[in-house]
Amino acid sequence: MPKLVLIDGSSYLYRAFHALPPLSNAQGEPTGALFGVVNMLRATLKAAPDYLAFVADAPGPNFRNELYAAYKANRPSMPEELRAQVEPMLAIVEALGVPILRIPGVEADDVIGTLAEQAHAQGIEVEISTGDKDFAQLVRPGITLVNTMTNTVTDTARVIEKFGVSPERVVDLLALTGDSIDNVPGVPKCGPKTAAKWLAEYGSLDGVIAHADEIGGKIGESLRAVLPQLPLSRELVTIKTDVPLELPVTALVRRAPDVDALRELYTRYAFKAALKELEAGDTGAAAASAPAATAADELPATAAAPPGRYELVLTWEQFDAWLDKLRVAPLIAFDTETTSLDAMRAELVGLSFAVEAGAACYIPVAHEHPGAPAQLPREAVLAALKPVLEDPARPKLGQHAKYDINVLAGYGITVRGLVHDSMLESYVLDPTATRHDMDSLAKKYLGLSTVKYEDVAGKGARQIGFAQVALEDACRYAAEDADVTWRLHHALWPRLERELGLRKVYEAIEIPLVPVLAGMERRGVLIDVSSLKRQSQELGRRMLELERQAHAAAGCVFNLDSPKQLQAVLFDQLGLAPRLKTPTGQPSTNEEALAALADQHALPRIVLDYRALAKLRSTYTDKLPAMVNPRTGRVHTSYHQAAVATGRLSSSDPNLQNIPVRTEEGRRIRQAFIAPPGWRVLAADYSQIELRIMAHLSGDEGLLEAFHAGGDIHRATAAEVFGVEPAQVSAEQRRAAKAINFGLMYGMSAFGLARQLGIERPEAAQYMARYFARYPGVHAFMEATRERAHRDGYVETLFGRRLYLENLKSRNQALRAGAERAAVNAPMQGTAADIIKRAMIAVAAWLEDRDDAHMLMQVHDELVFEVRADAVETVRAAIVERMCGAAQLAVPLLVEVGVGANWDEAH
DNA sequence: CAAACCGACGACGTC
DNA sequence: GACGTCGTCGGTTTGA
Repeated sequence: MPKLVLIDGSSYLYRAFHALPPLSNAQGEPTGALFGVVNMLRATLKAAPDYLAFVADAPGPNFRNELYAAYKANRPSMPEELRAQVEPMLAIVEALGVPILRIPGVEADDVIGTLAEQAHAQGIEVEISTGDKDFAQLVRPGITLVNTMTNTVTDTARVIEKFGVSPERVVDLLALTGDSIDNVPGVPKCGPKTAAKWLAEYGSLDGVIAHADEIGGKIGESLRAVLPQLPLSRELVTIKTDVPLELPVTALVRRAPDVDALRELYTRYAFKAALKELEAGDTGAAAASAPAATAADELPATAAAPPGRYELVLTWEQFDAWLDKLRVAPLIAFDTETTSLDAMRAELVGLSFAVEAGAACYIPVAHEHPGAPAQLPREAVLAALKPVLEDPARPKLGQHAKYDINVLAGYGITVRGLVHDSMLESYVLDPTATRHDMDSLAKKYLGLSTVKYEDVAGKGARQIGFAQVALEDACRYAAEDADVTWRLHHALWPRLERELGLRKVYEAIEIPLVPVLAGMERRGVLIDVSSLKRQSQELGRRMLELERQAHAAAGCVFNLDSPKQLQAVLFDQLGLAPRLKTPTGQPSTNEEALAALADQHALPRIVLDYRALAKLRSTYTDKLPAMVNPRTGRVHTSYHQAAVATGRLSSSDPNLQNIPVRTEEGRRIRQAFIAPPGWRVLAADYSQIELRIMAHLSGDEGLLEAFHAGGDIHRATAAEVFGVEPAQVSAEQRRAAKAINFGLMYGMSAFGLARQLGIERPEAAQYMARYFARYPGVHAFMEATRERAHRDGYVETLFGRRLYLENLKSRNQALRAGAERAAVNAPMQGTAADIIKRAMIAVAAWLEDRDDAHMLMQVHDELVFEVRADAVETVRAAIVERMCGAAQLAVPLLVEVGVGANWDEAH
């Protein structure tokens, strides 16, 4: 049966653009999308279809825009780097001899739809090469979709599986769900599941419309509200199959390629593999059995390698061969597989290694599913690997290696010589990227789709532990992890290496910090469990009483924990006037809103009191005791090194960085963070570090002088701003000055300041104006930072960490203003983060061979230690010296140290 | 068909 | 401004 392949050009261009790293050629022209499309084409041509066409959108509006003015109005215009690749792409397609179709007035989709219909009618098998799910409506026996990027084929069965409806009903489903990207309106709150359910019940969209009044609930109302526009939505999503075309399908045959033109284009864009193929006389017209090229084919030389020479190591012979490789390898990628995501509770199930792209092994040591073959024993394997893992002269590489280091530490192995971590490479390259996990990075930088944990272990309640995963599956997954880590490093490192500032941040701060954080996590902190349990009971009693009062004040019983019920009681039942709205337009019941209502009714105050206690109990006094590790008797937090865009750490399970401090009840929780008998808690925090950094970065004389003089900085600021002697500053003036200083650090606006101080906005603006008049250097610095951000798209910390800013060019005023505030704030917060990280590294080095003090926690500008009572003075001096010496600024770094029986007392 | 799970939301703790 | 965590709520998925 003859075959027609229809290539959806725009779909591939967009998908390749987003899936591949932003590659460029020697001239700096962007080539990433081009590269993806070329590889796809080469793969397609190798199959030598009888007929084929490359279909792209023609410039100008099409009939859908006439039908509906807002069509695709939400779609961002094509990024410049992508636009620049359109013409070269068409040139290459042309040179390959592939027929190109661009028909004005309709979309590429409609051309494809029409050709598919015509070919199908002539008994030609049709394959639509696309990544766009909307084409599912065309599928039937003889018409299938192929996505060469994910290597998936969609036939009728797959459509039903994926959408829950047959292909003929796909347009009905799309009309119901709508498409926010193309701005096709649908039924609000109606997703694919609901739409499929309705269609199953009423047969079709017309059936659903006819029975709209039978559908209950909120969603029924939504449906009825949009009923009139549903037929239009269906028309918008329906791909046309009757576009007038001049050429018959049978005219769509490939011409002879223009080899000279191809050579020039491939050379210009540095497509080496394609060029090689061309010179070998293989222009893609060869046998259909040739293997398809993958997108990873030609990425940075070292990242490219055929997938999957993964060895499952079950014998000592195999193990010894790998051990020999590890001993001579210039770089070892390693990864561990365990029974738990919590490194402190995890048991080692296997290890994987890679020493070159594509060649990796998995050494299972504790799989125990039925029928699992004998494996090398864990203890013996670890004993053999220990010298390599602990040797600082053997360079190692991981992805989120802190986890693996902690797991191995549980078996008495101290990993040394960690020189690279692909997660941190990604983080330093772009800390604003939301994800730095391996799967995302593999997709982004390698164009690879990795085996997911869920693929081998299942998901949800039926998920099994890794020890129960069959060895072949485990090997596929685990060895790939090491392999991908290796490839990622080789894709990322060249980018990092040439940016000197970033490279220094990475090598001198982030990488050395890994073992320090690992040590703090493993050490954990001692908690007074019985005290917290008593507090829970006490809080519970008081909450019960407040709950009783609240119900009495409301005149009815309701759930105090439910903002929704509270809102109904306050604004519907009691008739109070709502003051603020939540982002979704509901009347807000947040602290500010309730405080404003407190003089009108007793209930708001009671709720506020209740909430303060409920937060403490649910988040802290109940949870912390449950997080004590039974083996160590201590609480082990996790620090996230690649989570915050400014370079700060975050912490979770538990989050130690938001333990209460402001209220008396809150401080009682800090009192439960204790030291063992004979030990003390020592807390050292940087005083006003961000303002000091502002003074340094801006060079503002007034601010520098204030810090050199010492004393109360807020009082000094108030004296300047209000033009009085420091001694004459009123409490109110100091409060205002403090709010301005605070606002400066968090990039607050006049609006935010007014809200903070409870004053009118013009007055707040006036305060800020006076502040800037007194500290002109600060103002100039902020202006200059904003300008740089606009010019470069990023700002930098003192140590060269680069922080990219989204939204700076946004047409949305609020978003843009937010980005500008972030631009000013980021260098301060980021520099502070750099400084404390440097301090941690220095302190940890000093503590390394001591057994009388341990670093336990980091809370942004504070470090917490436990110190043996007899060593307190020595340790205090050493810590202060290293913290103060972590940076040389134009103002001194001041560190305040407290010592006590618990964390609260240490302040 | 109820229980378990999931994601969005509103709220709030810290720096 | 950032972050992580809590409980609720409406929805979907799962499994007895």
